[in-house]
Amino acid sequence: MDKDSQIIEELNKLAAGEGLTRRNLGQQVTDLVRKLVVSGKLKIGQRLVEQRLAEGLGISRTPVREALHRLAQEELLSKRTRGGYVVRPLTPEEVEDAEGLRAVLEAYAAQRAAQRRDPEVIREIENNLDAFDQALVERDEQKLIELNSEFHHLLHQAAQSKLLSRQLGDLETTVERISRALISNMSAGEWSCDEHRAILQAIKDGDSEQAADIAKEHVSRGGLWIVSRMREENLEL
Amino acid sequence: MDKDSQIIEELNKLAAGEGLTRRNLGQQVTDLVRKLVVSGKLKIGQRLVEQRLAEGLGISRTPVREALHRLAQEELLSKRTRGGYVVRPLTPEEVEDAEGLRAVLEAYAAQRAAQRRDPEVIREIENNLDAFDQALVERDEQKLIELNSEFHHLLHQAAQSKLLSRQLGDLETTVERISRALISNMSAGEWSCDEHRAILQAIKDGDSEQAADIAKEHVSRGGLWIVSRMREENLEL
DNA sequence: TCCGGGCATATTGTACACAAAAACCGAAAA
DNA sequence: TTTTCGGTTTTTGTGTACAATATGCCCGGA
Repeated sequence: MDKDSQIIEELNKLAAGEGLTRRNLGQQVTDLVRKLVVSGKLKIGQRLVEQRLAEGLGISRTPVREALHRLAQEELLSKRTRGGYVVRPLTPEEVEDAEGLRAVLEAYAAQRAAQRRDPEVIREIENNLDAFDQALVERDEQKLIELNSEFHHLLHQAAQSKLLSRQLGDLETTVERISRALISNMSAGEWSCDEHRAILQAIKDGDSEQAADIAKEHVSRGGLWIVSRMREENLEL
Repeated sequence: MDKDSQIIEELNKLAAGEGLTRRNLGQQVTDLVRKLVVSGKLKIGQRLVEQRLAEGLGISRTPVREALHRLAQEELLSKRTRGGYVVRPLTPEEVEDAEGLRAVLEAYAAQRAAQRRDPEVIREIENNLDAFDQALVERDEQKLIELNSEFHHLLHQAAQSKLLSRQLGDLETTVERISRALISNMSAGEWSCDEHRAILQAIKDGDSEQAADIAKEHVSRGGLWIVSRMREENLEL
């Protein structure tokens, strides 16, 4: 198949670039493929077959098999009945589901962060927001995306709950797949860190309820925006 | 080693009992080992080595390897630096963490259930509670445990969120490992389904906030009980 | 022309063998 | 007696071959 060949070429290049070492190949392949899916280089519905990937990467089926299994468990891929895996499509309903749950979890994270009120963390978040303001002035979209992501990561860390971080991380791959595709449509003017600042303020005040409420509202708003965009454009990505 | 031999014997018996079929061995082994860990038949710190398990089950290393990888990802097992896996110990801190998160998620589940107010689901929950009452009269502890678990499952289903069910499921294996060990210490008199009834009532009323509050309180109370018991008994299980 | 059965093929599942890395044990020397 | 070095053993990582299964296609018959 033509399409497959292209993918294999792509993988070959990337494999060379990544410089796979001979240990922990399974993990490396997992990370590589996950990155390709999240970044959109592997498109929805793209078929993945153990043998072909293995050939493309110049390794044997064993580590590839391991990687595909893991990614299927993460629901990034799904098994096709007639062999092979496909990059799993996301419906607006699923994204809505994910964003709803994420709102709850982020609220919990904010609540815990406010209860802890760790000065070190607060300082880091402040730095993040300052950088955000600057990127806003500079209209540096790439940086905005990055800093937005960083803000949420800091919040997760601040909550000091391994399980919470883990579950938010799981949701993140889903959300990121989506937002990568849509967020570039967003005019730079729509960005704002007012809500981020409000969350930080609540954390500083140790007002955990307030922090949770704002965080939940913030994520919900973003989620609604993304879902409505998906529906508008009748998109499955 | 003596201990290992015992385990292998055990596995051999179970394998015979389960009657492993020759397809999907990886999945079957995963489920088998998970069951053994959750039910406590494999004790904390028990070492698991691919080769030995494979021999014990009369299969090759490949499916065993797959299973152990999966279970390690679920954090039921952890890799030892010097080879082999061990059944991961749970500290009171981790259980506290898990229960805190579960409280949040169960609250969200209750909230969504109340928003949906599906009459079919309500009926099923009512049946569950009636059965609970009866088991209470009969002092049937095993049944109480089972029905309690069922109640929560019904609630998860009622929320109609695949992701939520999944994340609650992940937490459940952790929680179940603990509660199995402690819950038998609980005098039958301590059981009650008053809170369950209150949750159901809120769902019937469509009062999602109320449902969430009660559910959260309910789970938190249970979590605190378990954690304090663990600390009292200086237990790692 | 349409339907059914059998064969070819594509793909995963399983077993096994070899290699590499890390830990353990013992011996020898300081 | 202690420490270090080297060999041995244990265990996972990887490659490869074979088996089983499901699917799709082709051919023959109605």
